[in-house]
Amino acid sequence: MPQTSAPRKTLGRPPRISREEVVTTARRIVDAEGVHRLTMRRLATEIGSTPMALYHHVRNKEELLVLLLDDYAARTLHRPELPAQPRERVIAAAATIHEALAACPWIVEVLTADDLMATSALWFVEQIVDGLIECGLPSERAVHGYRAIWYYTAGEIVVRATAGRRRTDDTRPTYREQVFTDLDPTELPRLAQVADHWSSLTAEDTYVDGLRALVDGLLAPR
Amino acid sequence: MPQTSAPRKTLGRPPRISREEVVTTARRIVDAEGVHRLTMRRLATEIGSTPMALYHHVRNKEELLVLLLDDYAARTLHRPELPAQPRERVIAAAATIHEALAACPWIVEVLTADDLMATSALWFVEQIVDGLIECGLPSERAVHGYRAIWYYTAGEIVVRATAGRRRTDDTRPTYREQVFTDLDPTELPRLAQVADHWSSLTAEDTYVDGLRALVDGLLAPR
DNA sequence: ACCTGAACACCGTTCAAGT
DNA sequence: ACCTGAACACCGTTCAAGT
Repeated sequence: MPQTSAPRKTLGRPPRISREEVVTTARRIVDAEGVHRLTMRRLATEIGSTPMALYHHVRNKEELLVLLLDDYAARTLHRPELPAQPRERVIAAAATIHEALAACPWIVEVLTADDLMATSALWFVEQIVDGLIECGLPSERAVHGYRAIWYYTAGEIVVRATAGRRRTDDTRPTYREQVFTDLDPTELPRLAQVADHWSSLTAEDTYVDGLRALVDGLLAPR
Repeated sequence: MPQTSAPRKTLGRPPRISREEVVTTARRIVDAEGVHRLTMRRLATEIGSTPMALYHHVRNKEELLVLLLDDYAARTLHRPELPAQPRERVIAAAATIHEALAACPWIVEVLTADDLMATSALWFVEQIVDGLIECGLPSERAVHGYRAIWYYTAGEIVVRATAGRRRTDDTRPTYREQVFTDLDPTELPRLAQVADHWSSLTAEDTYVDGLRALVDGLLAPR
């Protein structure tokens, strides 16, 4: 009988850096200076190695970003007590995902670089689909409903992150502000009417209100 | 009396390229090869000039992208006949914007690089806000309603564009496919139940269905 | 006023070689 | 097996000078 469970004989030189170290260091850079400062070269220097060493631990930069998202979700997306009432469970599950994403502005780059399907987020997807089914939707409509909720949520994150990015580095009026001051009230009367309040209205966080409306609409008969 | 409307004496050498030519050439590159192939250097070569000449006509690359979006909206976003019934007008206006964006996959880069407020899109915003007000919403809630619709629409575009980008260059299973085959049916029963249909369900275009649900929910009493 | 050339300070990734 | 050095083929933008 050949010897079993012998430690696999590892040929060649032993690893000096690990995939985990790569991801952890990448996270530190992103948290401290933003995702745009994460480059393979910078990461290599930070880790005390060369750019090419990284490619033995991650396939390329895109994979690194996905790993980063997974890592972030696993650390911060904890399962809360959800309401028993199914409609409220849908709301709460979506709001929890939304909250985690909103606290993580660099996520937008990854959202648009891969579909968001971190393993740790699946439980929330389950809760949403299940809640919609319990409310009486057939399973296909529940999946479509989940998609609509995801579109709404991802859109809110992307639009807000973008608006936030603009504000920091520039004092001149944004394109939108310019557009609103140049508004022709005979052609666009409603917009002219609300122009003064537009900025403060859009600054309000109405994510959950919109979410409730969407879920109500999804669950309404017909 | 000093002479009026004399052509302003233009000192220095006459321009050889115009802002319009810059934008038009940029559009040609983007349409033909995608937004990731649009670089200042490439654009300069295409236009028969040097990178730095461009900076006399656009402030920087980001401004160029915004100009490109404006140009696209002005050319393709024509005002359709909208239904008289206000709720249907809201739906139709949002669906028209959505259609224009969906036909233009490079838009995602710009969506996440600046807020979308092309002048030619304002008329649609007006229609949506006005429709919601006519349906009985106070103007603040109408603005919030428009925001929710915009989140949903932008999210749909971003998520779909991303999913589409994945498929072209790679034959190995996506991360999502992997996740769904590895699903534990005791932990995530609903997802396991729909796992086989997930891909085809998400491939369906349910934008308008979700939009109707959202608008219904926004207009429902309470 | 407009355009050019050279330079600055970077990128992600491949390839061939070293240990 | 893992890591290194050098190179490839690029970026956006600034600066100083030319016409």
